[in-house]
Amino acid sequence: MKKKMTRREDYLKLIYTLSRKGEVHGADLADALDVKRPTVCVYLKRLVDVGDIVMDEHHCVHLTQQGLQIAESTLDKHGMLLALLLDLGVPGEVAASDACAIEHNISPETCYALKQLLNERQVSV
Amino acid sequence: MKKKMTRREDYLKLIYTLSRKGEVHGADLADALDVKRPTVCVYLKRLVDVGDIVMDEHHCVHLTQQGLQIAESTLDKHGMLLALLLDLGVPGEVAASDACAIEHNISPETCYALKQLLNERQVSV
DNA sequence: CCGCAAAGTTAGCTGATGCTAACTTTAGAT
DNA sequence: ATCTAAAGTTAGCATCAGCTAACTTTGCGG
Repeated sequence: MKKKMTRREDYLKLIYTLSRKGEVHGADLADALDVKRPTVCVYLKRLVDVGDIVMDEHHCVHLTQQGLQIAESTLDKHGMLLALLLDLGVPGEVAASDACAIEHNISPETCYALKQLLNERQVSV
Repeated sequence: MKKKMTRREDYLKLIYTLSRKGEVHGADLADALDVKRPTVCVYLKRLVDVGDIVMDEHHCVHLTQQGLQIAESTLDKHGMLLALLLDLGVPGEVAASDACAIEHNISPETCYALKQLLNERQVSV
């Protein structure tokens, strides 16, 4: 009966990215994810509960080791998919959105196979 | 404010497939989708509402033109993805489940690009 | 014809993710 | 130091897709 948390990777990926540019607040996440502040607020509590993030005394969001690991692996998949789709000629905007849609649902096997493919194409082209 | 209906393509695809083998009843769908009969019953009503299916006097499910079109295009995407993943060396079970997960979320552009890729590989290998 | 099992349905619940309205808290400008 | 606007939070609601329990309907064997 584990919970779904389908947006988990989206939040963590975004927190990771925004962290590189400065402090991360709920309002930033709401903007970027195109949801309202209360939605973010509630979701962040769940991320704290599952141990993906911690909130500091100024309400800034920080990834834990666990959250960081998930964020990096998601970004890794995303980058691979994006590169592959772009290489196949899919337009940038569409490729980015498709990469996002696909990245949460692929098995390690498929991920590996696609990486192999990308490598082949990058040397061969 | 359009509704999500995230399982729509799954139902239609399955109804299409089962139709080739005989009459399609709710209980068959429940078995195949691994959900309970009440879940199917409620969902079928929505599919009737949106015009994807009709129910005959014996509770048999039939695709409308619209439902048929969606089912065929989903199966088409599924077949393409499955063939590609298998060709890339992803094990059968995993490839099938990944194809299912991906097929609902890819743009026509990506779909086209992947078809091209599959064609290339099928002649080249 | 009748009864019973299988199938269909209804009601009412859960959990995930979203919303708005209406707070409280915080931090920056004056 | 204060006041105000932005940010955070809480409460209450909606929708989707699932569940169980408890019906009703159906259709088939005898």
